[in-house]
Amino acid sequence: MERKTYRDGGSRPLTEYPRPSVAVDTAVLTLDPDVGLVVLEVRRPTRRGWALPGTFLHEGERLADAVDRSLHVKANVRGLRPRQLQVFDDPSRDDRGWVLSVAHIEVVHADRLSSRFADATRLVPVGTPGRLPYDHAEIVARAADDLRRRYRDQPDPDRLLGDEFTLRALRLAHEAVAGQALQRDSFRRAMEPGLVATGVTTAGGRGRPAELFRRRVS
Amino acid sequence: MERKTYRDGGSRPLTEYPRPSVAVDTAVLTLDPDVGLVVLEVRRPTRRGWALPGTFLHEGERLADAVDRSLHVKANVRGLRPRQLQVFDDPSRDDRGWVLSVAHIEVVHADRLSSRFADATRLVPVGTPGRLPYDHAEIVARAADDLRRRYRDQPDPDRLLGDEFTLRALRLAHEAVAGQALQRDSFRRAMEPGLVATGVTTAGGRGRPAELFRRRVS
DNA sequence: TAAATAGTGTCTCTCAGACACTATGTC
DNA sequence: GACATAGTGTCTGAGAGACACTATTTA
Repeated sequence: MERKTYRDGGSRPLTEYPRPSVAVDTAVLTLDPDVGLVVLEVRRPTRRGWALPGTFLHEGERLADAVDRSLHVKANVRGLRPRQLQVFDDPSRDDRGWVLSVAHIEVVHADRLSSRFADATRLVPVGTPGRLPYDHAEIVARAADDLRRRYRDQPDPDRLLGDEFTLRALRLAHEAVAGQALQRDSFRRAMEPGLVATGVTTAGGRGRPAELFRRRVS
Repeated sequence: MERKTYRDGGSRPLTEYPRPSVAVDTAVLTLDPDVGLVVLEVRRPTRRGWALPGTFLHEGERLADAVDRSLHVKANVRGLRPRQLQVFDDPSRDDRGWVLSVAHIEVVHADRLSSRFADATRLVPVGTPGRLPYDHAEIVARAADDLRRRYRDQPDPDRLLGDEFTLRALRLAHEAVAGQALQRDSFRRAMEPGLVATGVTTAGGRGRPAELFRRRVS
């Protein structure tokens, strides 16, 4: 042995420290045009009921990759970019043993979920996520809260909409996130600094055609 | 065996999953009246240089307890309330093996650090933390950033000061956190909704005595 | 009295909120 | 034309920022 002291001042080699299992759990949020902000839930394999998709971390794997993998395996959804929310570390939170869970949030366009397993998944309004195991109800609440903060100042920062959209579509998305109606004119003025007009206008709907905007790259 | 499927849809029992070591690292921030916002660093036991205090998580231990333990053992500091910042999960971040680190931030009154080991610790301005190993420089930057956001609206939410303080002391603390001078009158009016006047005034200093305030419990 | 600091009145500028008007499409 | 929606002018009230004045202490 070269060294005799270790990172915590103790004398045990790294391999002798007991190690927790590490899981990831993800609140995948998207926008249902009719229902509003919804969260993806999957059937629990071992018990009745529904839960957020999650998995154990594999050896040498990044947390974000474990999130991607769990969504692929459990819901047939791919190619997303999760953000960390919080670590849940209550040693007794999982009766199968010592399991830390890193909660994530993932916000996606509804199209991304069109390929999801029809039977094994469901989309539920974030306000009424149903009975969820572990800390999943808290994860959903925190995810919705996190989203509301992010959407207050910027136009659709998590790309619930596509690259181009009308101010009406943008406002409806923000209203779904905020959970309340927003003033049409104030909203426009608040968002305009973060938008770039394309000069193109929509057609076909009722009323005057609206211009399409992009997010400002900043 | 009762069950044959597991949380990730695989068929292995929980004990067969490879597990990472989990560490905590903490940015302890405090206020030096002369220097400003400073961070606590400890001597690295195995190599040259300084690092943030940290330790490996013990079996069944809460993250916050591991933070407390590491500060006690490495710096002789106790009784604090850490907040989680972020998990660092690069599999190659630690050359001793697969180690996840949960970064924490801890903000304390300078008195709490008076008992710290004189030789094995130092307090360094957050803007110039020196050469730090692992992701510690990023942790310090994020901690300072986090603190700035928290201090924008509320009067000293993390109790860098005691229970009672003058508006001058409060403003100097907020200026140290913000890294810039703040307008005296605007600052007072911005903070007053979060304060309760005690009716007691200080004496002994130069100039007109100032009233002492407490934080509003809300 | 001079200097230093505390506390407050007030002006201005900006901006959110609200209302209302004009513009331009479909039915 | 009736209706629906887009886009914008404008009024108002709240609040941040800035300046200046008064108040109260020490040296």
